[in-house]
Formats: sequence, C-alpha cells, structure tokens
Amino acid sequence: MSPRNKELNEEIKDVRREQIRSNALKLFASKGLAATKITDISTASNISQGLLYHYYKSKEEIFVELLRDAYDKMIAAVLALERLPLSPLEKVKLAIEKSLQGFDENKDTAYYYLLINQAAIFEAIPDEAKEIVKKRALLHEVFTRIVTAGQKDGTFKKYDAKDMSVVFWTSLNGLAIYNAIQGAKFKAPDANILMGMFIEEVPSTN
Amino acid sequence: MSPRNKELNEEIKDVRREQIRSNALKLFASKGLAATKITDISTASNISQGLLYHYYKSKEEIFVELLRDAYDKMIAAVLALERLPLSPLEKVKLAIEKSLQGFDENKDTAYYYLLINQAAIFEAIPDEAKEIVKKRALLHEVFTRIVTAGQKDGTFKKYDAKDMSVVFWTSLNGLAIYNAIQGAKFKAPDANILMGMFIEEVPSTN
DNA sequence: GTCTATATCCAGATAGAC
DNA sequence: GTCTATCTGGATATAGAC
Repeated sequence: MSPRNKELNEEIKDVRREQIRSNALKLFASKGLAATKITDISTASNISQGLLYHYYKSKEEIFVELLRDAYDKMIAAVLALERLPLSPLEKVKLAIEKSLQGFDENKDTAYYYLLINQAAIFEAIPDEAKEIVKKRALLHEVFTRIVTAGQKDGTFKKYDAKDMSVVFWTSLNGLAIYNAIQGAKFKAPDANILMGMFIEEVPSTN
Repeated sequence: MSPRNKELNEEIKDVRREQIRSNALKLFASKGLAATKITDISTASNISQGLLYHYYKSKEEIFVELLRDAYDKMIAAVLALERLPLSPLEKVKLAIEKSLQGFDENKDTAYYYLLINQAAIFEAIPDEAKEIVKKRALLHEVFTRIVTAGQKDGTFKKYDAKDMSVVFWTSLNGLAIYNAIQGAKFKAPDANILMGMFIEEVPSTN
C-alpha cells in the first residue's frame, strides 16, 4: 500500500470511529447500555454491523471509552474551574451558568451526564466502567474545597460543606436529566435560583 | 377444590405477586429494565423461572405495573400535600423533609424515583409505560401552584414559578439518584440548603 | 401451584468473500 | 475497508409432568 493510501485509510478510520462514538453516545444515553443493540449503533452510523467490529471489539468497549471521556471532560472542567482566579462565589455561579448553558446548546454535555449517571446507578456494567465511576469522589472533593473557601471568606452559608456540595452536584445532575427528557423544549432556569442555596442575598443585576 | 383451599391459594397468589413485585422493583431500579433478566427476578423471589409466567405474562408487564404504582403514589402524595392546611412555605419544607427522610429509611421511595426516571429517560420501554410517563406534567403543575401561592403571600422569591418548580423537582430527583448510588452510606443533607432556593432567610431554629 | 425440559428467537460476535 | 453469511449463546416464553 502506498503511503498516500495509508494516510487516507487512517483518516477514514478516525472519521468512522468518531461517527460510531457520537452515535453510540446518543443511543447509550437515551436507551441505556443493555437496550442498545449493536445493530442500532451500526445502523445509525450507516455501516454494516460486521464492520463495527473492525473498529471496536464489543459494545462494552465503546461504552467504556465514552464513559472515560465523560469523566475526563467533567474532571478537567472542574479542576480548571478551581484554578481560575475567581472568588468561590464567582466559581459556583460560573459552574451553574456553564452547565445550564451547555445543556441548552450542546446536547453532548447532557448525554455525558446521563452516561455518568447510568454507570453510577446500574450494576450491570463492565468492570472497567466500575473503576472509572470511582473517580466520582474526586468531583465532590473539588467542589467541597470551593464551598469551604466560600465559607471561610464569609460569602457562603454555613451549612455542612459536604452537604452543600452534594446538593449542588445532585441538583445539576437532576437538571441534566430533565434536560434530556425535555429535549428541544428545555429552557434553562434562572441560575440564581440555585445560587440561593449558597448565598443569602442574590445581588440584583438591574 | 374446597372453598378453604381456594382461599389459601388466593392468599399464596397475593403473597407471591407481592414477592415478585418487590424484588423486581429493586432489580429494575438497580439494573434497568433491559439488563434485568426474568431469571434474575425469579431467582431473587426463590421461584422457578417458569412459575413467574404463572403470575405475570412478561417482564414488561411487571415493569408497567410497578411504574403505575410509582406514579400513583407520587401523585397521591403531592396532591395530599397540596390539600394540607399549611402555608406554601410549610408545604415545601414538608415535601423536602419527607423526601429526604423517606430515602433514608424506606429504600422503596428511592427505587420508585429511579423507576420513574428510567421510564422518562429511556426510549426502550413499553408503549403503556410511555403513557404513564405523561402524568409527569401533573406533578409539575401542582408544584407550580404551590410556588405561585407562596409568591402571592410574599414568602417566596419572585423567580419564574415554573422555573422554581422545575429546579425543585429536579433537585429532589438528583438526590434520590445520589441516594440510590450511595446506598447505606447515604446521609440526608440539611433540608434548609434546598429551602434557600425559595426563601431569602432561613429562620433559625436555635 | 410448582417444577423441569424444551422450543424459539434474537443479539453478539466471527469468517470469508470482494 | 466493507459487506453478507453464519455460528453461537443466552433469554423469553411455552409445554407437560407432578
């Protein structure tokens, strides 16, 4: 095979894998791992079901890869947030806004949330997936640190920092799920509603 | 068959059905409809898989029956709440407390939440289940009414009432999911954290 | 009412042709 | 790289004995 063709093949391979991943993400999120058939994925990707095995060796492999992506993106985003030169209050606000916004325009964000939830809730997932799910704790830790900082500087309410971080995360999660259910009808609620859990007075922007 | 025996059989039948339902609820909640095998249910119920078909004609039938229960219970609870002779503030507070408490001691509440979510998120569910899911709107309506009343009497913040009801529901939902994930480790967070979304000042109980 | 055995079907995965 | 054909396994559902 000429170098020219080899390059082309590599490109095709990358494109195909991306096709498959993106279609599988939607399917896994909206049907679940078990209910998603390998033919669902191949059909959505406009390839034969046999060809799919040329790119992935099983349905589970695709799932695990997507789940790893989901966590990597989520963790990277949260760590980046923590490092920003902003006050804890601004960080929380930004996190809420970004999340709500992301759901609105980029459906993949919501799909990733659903995937993470699915992996966390359901027991019938590959062992590798179970390992990845353990990273979940890290997300809570980062958020607890931000909350604690906000309490130290006096802006945040003084409830148990872990509780606050839990309620915060679970609320965003709940919204992501609602978003997925609503589909195009979803309209992001005012971020200040959630902010009320953290601070006493929401500064008026008028 | 003597009337005596007929009675006994009826009783056995009821007990069995209840066994099956309760085991299926746990399994559906923790594995999902598709991943739950009929043998999982029969094994958990200590009966042969053949016998299960004596009580239910399919896996889907059990799922639909449980989902209907879940919605009926949820709607009944919310409508009862609305009718209570309490202020909107007290109603919201009670709803939060009851939910958090229910999760803690009665796992079935959390399982029902998970079932409802699963049915709402996943497309691969029986048509009958899809019909039941439409009742979801009713829950939001009731809650929006309570929020609106709380705004009229001046106790609640003045964000869009629908937004507030959405955030409220989705937050409880998120907590239910977290609860399910945490299992025995779950410790209900302070209800006042969530109350912060509704009111400016949480009255101190000290 | 309950079990074991069996028939049927469908999905996952492989093999081989182009 | 891509497809069609095929093998294999597992899960649903039924049948028939006790």
